[in-house]
Amino acid sequence: MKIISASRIIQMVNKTYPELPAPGSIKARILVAAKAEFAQYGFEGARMQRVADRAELPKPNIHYHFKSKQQLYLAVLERIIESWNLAFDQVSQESDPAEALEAFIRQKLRQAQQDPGASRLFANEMIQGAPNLKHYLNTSMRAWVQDRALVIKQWMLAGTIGDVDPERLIFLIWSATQHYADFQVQALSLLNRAEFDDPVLTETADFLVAFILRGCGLAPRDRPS
Amino acid sequence: MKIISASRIIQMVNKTYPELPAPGSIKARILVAAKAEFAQYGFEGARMQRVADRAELPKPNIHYHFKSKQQLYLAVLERIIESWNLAFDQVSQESDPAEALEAFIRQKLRQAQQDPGASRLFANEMIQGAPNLKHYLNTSMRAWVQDRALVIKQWMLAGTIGDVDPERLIFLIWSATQHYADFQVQALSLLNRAEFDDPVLTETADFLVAFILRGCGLAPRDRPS
DNA sequence: GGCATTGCTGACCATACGGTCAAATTTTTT
DNA sequence: AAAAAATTTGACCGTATGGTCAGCAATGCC
Repeated sequence: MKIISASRIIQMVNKTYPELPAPGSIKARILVAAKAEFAQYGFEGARMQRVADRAELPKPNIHYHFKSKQQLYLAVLERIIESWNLAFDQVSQESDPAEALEAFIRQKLRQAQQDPGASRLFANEMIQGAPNLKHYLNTSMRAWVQDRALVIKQWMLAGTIGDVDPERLIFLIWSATQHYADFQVQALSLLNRAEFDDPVLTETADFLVAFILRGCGLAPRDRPS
Repeated sequence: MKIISASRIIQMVNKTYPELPAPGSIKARILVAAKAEFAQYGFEGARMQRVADRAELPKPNIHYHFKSKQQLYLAVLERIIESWNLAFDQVSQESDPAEALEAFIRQKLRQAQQDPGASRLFANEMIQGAPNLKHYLNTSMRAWVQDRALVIKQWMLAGTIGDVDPERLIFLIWSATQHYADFQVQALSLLNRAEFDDPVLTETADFLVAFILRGCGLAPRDRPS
């Protein structure tokens, strides 16, 4: 019998798939520009004129596709939430903890490198007290975390992982990885690196995987060929 | 012979002590209000009128004490930087690694609880690309990190700590602790707690200390009486 | 072609923004 | 007590903000 996890069900029920505009379309260009603008300045600090400039469009064109700043912001936010924790979604009791955690860490870090704007926008929303995501936090996201925490607890009971607070382990992985998106200037400056390129990504991922697995009482896993 | 660390010297040379206004004075009230406003909305999103409202003062009064929004922002920022990493400042080769790291983690977390605004304001500045702190990052902060990293490397050579990238260890401690200030709504919601009170602080600190010490290859230290 | 629907944009609007200033008030100095 | 200095504030200014709208251009469809 196929077991559908609580988080899967909630996802299926809740998700009102925002239809993706064709990449390269005007709408897509606006969303890209808006993500960058909102990520850098937050909702209040963002300027519709700057969004227009980034998208190289006249300002009223933005308002033709999105009727207000608020609606544009929500459209961007919605698309970010979807892909947030993908690599930890399908993990179950039967998964290998070390493998699952490693995949999760590496995916989050790759996201931080490839789309730091998404992480920064989310960070801005949280810093402001999540005015647009309070409901999401208290419903689907909480369910997701409790569901994932349950899997980790099952690992603990099975003895395949050490004794750690599952929720706080998830927070630590989030913060440690998103740090390289949100605080990129700081990290690069202090590491004396020019950009967040693949070498930096690999070094960081290797460090985080080794460190966090050790923190979970797991020896860095051998890679069988 | 008393050894003065490089970071101490840099501190002594660099610090142009911003004279603290008497607590309760108008200037202090404005700074408190401004910190909250800038922390929540970032520089561009902050409104001078809201700063005035928070401080319960007419707006021109703000401009009498700080001639521009920019100068007010810098005044707030300056005061935050000072107390940033206090608990790890005095650590040396001779310090006990577990003790030093634990103290550092607990101090950062206490700061996150008692003054989340400071952390959020700093986060906003970094997310925006550190327009006002680029120089600081590339000089005194980099020197501080390299200096602290050196101590950690000496611990590694002495075998009193496992093999970890020192800079990235510092980043992980920063991010894992500041997370509870910057993402407070999220953490509280997902932990199903109403506020960041002392029980939450203690549980979190205990988790982080145990986890990070294990990550460093250190058994959770015994507390000799 | 004809014509309707969709997409685009220059010009504009009311309001809110950071900042100023002169006059009034309080505090300090002599 | 008088003069000087520092502080406070209501009224105001030029500009930038989010948003609108009438009209123009492109596209789709018969």
